[in-house]
Amino acid sequence: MPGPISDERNRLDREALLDAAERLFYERGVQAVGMDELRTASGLPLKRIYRFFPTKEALVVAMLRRRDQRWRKALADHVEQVPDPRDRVLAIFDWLAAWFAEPGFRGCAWINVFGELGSSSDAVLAEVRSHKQAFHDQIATWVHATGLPLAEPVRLLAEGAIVTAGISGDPAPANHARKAAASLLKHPDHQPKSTCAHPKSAIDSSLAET
Amino acid sequence: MPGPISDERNRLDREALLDAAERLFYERGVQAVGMDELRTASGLPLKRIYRFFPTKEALVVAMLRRRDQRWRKALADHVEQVPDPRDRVLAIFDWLAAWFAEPGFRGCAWINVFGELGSSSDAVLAEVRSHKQAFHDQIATWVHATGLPLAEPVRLLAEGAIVTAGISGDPAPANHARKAAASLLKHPDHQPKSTCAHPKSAIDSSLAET
DNA sequence: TAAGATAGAGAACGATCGTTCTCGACGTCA
DNA sequence: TGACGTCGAGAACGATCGTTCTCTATCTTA
Repeated sequence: MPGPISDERNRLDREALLDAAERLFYERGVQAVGMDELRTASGLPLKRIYRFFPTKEALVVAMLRRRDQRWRKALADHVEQVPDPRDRVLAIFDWLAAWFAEPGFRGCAWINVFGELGSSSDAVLAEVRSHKQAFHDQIATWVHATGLPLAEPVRLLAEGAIVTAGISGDPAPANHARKAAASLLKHPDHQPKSTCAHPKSAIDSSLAET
Repeated sequence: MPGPISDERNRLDREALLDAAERLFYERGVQAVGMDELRTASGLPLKRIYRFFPTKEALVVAMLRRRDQRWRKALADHVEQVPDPRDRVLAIFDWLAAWFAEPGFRGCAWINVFGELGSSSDAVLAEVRSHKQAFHDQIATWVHATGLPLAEPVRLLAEGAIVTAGISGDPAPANHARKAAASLLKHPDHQPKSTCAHPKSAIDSSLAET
């Protein structure tokens, strides 16, 4: 059935290619998966793969960008259905706990690809930084709604939990991070009204960020 | 000057090889550095390299193991000269800040190598897990000296700071993590004697670990 | 001094990589 | 109907990888 390929089929095939790339690259690493294996997994001829993406590097960047959109949307959908601002921040760690427990979980795709290509591909490095910045901004938005200057601690606890769970294969860091975040959110220095007066009851400026 | 090579020279050459491997692998990644480049950098013939280590994988593992010893000793030397238990925990983050500011800093060597080889080399994966476990145990020892159940939060803040500083290239996460750790250590729930009585002044068991 | 062993330098090997090219098959349109 | 264009399948290409082998030169030892 030669002849021009419809836009609709191009769209579907491109998605299927990105699906295969995302799965294989995450499971085994970028450099461990060759273009031939990607051809087999996607069912697309090499010629069409190279029409979609001129190089493997471009395919990696596109895969990361699409995963970023899906990943952060799934996180936001879970977190933003929680009404209370402080519980909303804690919901980040509930979502992480569910992610860590998924079969095949192998840590953060962006951290992993940074280890592989961060020093040899500027385009991949930029995509990793872009994702981490967007993740940070998302967290900062939710944390600022609590009125507490805890965006950086929450971000670092989340990153630490992701990397530790990924390497150890144990989802427990999500709960540890959640409890630490809860403790920070309940810190009396951050409570609007304390049941008794402390010598320094004002907002502790030692936690101010930037 | 053929003839048998002295044990002393074998020792020195082996160290020089590991030096070159550690530097190149950290700078550019394991898979991006070939054995030929290692030969050039170390000045050793390929034959002797393969006498020291039968495969590249064995060389990577040996490099990681030696780096683990050096890295954790440098951390311990800095931290354990601080007498006060709480300040000692905070000194972890001071050491991290100095590390992040070093020229050529590119994140955690073990996290990076996990992204590259974690799914394809069991030996490397075991070495990465061993290092992370040892790092955790070291932190737990120092934190337990404070009497506070904060080993997991401190570990996650440290890991989060390392990975965030590595990707962003900005050493600031060390200070953010330090302030968060200081806040947890000063949490009134953890103070032996408070200046006033809280409804729940007992040690907050919600922070208990494991 | 002659024989044997081991060193170093680098060529060679087989495999695999990302990428491009060949080629027969089948649509579209004058 | 016949020339043209685009398709899929996979061979081919040049580079590079980890690893092994060849060959010569020098040391040690009887």
